[in-house]
Amino acid sequence: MPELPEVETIRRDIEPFVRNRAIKAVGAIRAKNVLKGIGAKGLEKALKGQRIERVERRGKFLIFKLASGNCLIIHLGMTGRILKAPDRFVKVTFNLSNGKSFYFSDIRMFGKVSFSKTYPVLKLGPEPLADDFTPARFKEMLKGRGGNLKALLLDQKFLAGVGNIYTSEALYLAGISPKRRAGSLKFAEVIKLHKALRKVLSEGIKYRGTSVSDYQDASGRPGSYQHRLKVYDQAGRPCKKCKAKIRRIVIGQRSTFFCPHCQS
DNA sequence: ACCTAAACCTGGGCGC
DNA sequence: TGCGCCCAGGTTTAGG
Repeated sequence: MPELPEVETIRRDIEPFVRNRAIKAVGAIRAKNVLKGIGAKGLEKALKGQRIERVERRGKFLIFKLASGNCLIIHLGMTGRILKAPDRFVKVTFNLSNGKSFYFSDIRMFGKVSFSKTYPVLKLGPEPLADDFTPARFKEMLKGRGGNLKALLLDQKFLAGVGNIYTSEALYLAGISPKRRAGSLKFAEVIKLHKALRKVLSEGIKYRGTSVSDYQDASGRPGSYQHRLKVYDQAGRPCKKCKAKIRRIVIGQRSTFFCPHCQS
């Protein structure tokens, strides 16, 4: 479910709720698949009494930085949520020193909760919205890559945080076919794609994420970017620019949407 | 490097 | 109502 804009929305929601609160207790319900490298008891022991200093995001990861330097790391997988009030899919409960709690909820249990004594070293590509992700750098990254462009954009080691919705949207905005070889882009196309990626991700954040099925913010509310999608989940609908039918194909086992007329 | 398929899971929607 | 199938914002692993 959640890509960079959804995770960032959640980060912004939850940080003021947890900042400078200590974790008083941790509860787990059928959370075995979700707790990575640590049991429920171990997690509670590791976190108990620790004050949350800030919440950061790196790619699709949330990093709860504790005053001790330890970190609570959460990846939301496909259906993970961070909530200020529980729903029926809660897997881990975090009780705070002010009497409030926040919750990790996950229907499909592809999400992961883990603990690290130090700030985690995540094997991720650049942050697409950071200043150091420049068109020149993007060009270098793409150079010599013979594989499929869309599949590469989804590779978190290549670029962090971009997922299946925003990839299709960015390629549409840039007028580039998802079927292209990554290394075949002309510099003008690299610039267009760079700009498009930043635009769709920024707008995704602005509209608080895309809720096509399970995504909710920390208050349990949907985002609104689903109303602004141009191609994702729009198969058969007319292209906004040329009226051609939006097509769905599969690339790397993932649904891919594009306009066969506007994208080449 | 690059590609494919399968696996990890649950739930919702749809056709019959 | 119910069953069976297909689909899903992600990632990893195995094998070619």
